[in-house]
Amino acid sequence: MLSGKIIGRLSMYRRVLGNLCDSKERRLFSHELASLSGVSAAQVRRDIMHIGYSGNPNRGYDVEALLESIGQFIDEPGGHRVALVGAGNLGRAILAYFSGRRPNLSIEAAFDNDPEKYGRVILGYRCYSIVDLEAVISEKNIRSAIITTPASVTQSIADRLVAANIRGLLNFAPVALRVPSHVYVEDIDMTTSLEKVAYFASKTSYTKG
Amino acid sequence: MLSGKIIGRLSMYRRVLGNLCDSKERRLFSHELASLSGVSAAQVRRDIMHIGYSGNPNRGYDVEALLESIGQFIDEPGGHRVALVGAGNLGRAILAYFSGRRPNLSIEAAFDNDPEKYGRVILGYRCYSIVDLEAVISEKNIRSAIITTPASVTQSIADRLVAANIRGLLNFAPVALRVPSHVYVEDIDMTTSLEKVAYFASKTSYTKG
DNA sequence: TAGATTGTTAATCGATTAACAATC
DNA sequence: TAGATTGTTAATCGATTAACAATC
Repeated sequence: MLSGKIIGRLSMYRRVLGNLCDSKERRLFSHELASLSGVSAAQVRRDIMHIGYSGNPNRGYDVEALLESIGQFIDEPGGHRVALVGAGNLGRAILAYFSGRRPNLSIEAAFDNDPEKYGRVILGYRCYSIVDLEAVISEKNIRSAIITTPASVTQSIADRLVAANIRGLLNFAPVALRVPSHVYVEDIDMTTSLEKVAYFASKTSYTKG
Repeated sequence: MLSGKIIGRLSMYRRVLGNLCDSKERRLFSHELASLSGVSAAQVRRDIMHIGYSGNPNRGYDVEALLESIGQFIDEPGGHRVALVGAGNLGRAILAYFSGRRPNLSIEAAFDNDPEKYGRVILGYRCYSIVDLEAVISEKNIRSAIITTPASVTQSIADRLVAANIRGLLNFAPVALRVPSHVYVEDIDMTTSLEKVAYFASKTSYTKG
């Protein structure tokens, strides 16, 4: 069974390898990639084995070829088109963040229900009325969506996205979405993450006195 | 051993319970909380048992009392003070996002190295020069930090934060931070999350033809 | 060759699920 | 009581770590 964790690690390896490639590194060992990725060396070797690439004992892995293999394993041929729903503070920060970050992932449209926002171009991305969600997604052949709407409307937005044939959701709203099993949901819950940090930060300071 | 996962689930339960409390619900069953949280009912029961609260067969859990128990388990008495390092697009969105969201977590300072940003009040939060990082953290007794700096400077910022006695980091930069074991790090890697969504979205569409 | 690394299996670990007696 | 739920243990599952033969 294919786990989301390996995709996450491969994504991280690719970023590390991309930096190495830029600085003209040609080869590296599993323990080097492990150290730069915060993963164990054995895990790195297993992951690389998994995508069908082979290294060379005593010479390690070819940076460029490994990068290529990871791309072939992860990337959708022809690129993957994404929509952003909710062009508030967080949504706009995400638009800025993803600008040109992954060539294979392109944000094709933003949506909002605020007339002040739709009908304009925000940070280089066209913003549409939420009314046109289904039409634009279909027309532009968008397959995934980033949701940054208020919690109260998130489930209904997700329902509409699923009906519009979206297959993956990146959900920033603090809501447990109900979607059919063929739709993949990844949650980013910033409040929960910060609460975890605060919890463990206070515990370690307690144990230290 | 205490896992981060249970804290994440407790945080989610608390949010769900808070909404129920607002709408005057007094009691609920494990399977109800489970359904609203996207967790199994047995998991909910185990977690609640873990924090030392007891329900009542056939009457379930008291919403308000459970909320109180979770707070006692998670929250640091006196509140937990947090800094934000990097007041760019993402940092400012986070400031806006956390405004008043968790009463027990307060952002006490923002930092940036851009003279256009520091020395001002941004979205209600005082922004300081990165030069004053150590002094302000010590003075305000800040224990955790949110990092939204560019990847290239993130490790050196983390080193300074650790030296300034920070015990927890919420890291948005795509970098595997090296910190001492007494410092807790939670990573939010939006690029990796979106790549996972895109990967599984394209796979499910493949299997459907 | 000698030595460090890769590919791959076995052992361990932890978390989740399943199950059920105790309870109101 | 009858029936649904809670508290709690046993069984399962999967992921990670440890280990080592094969390899250059």
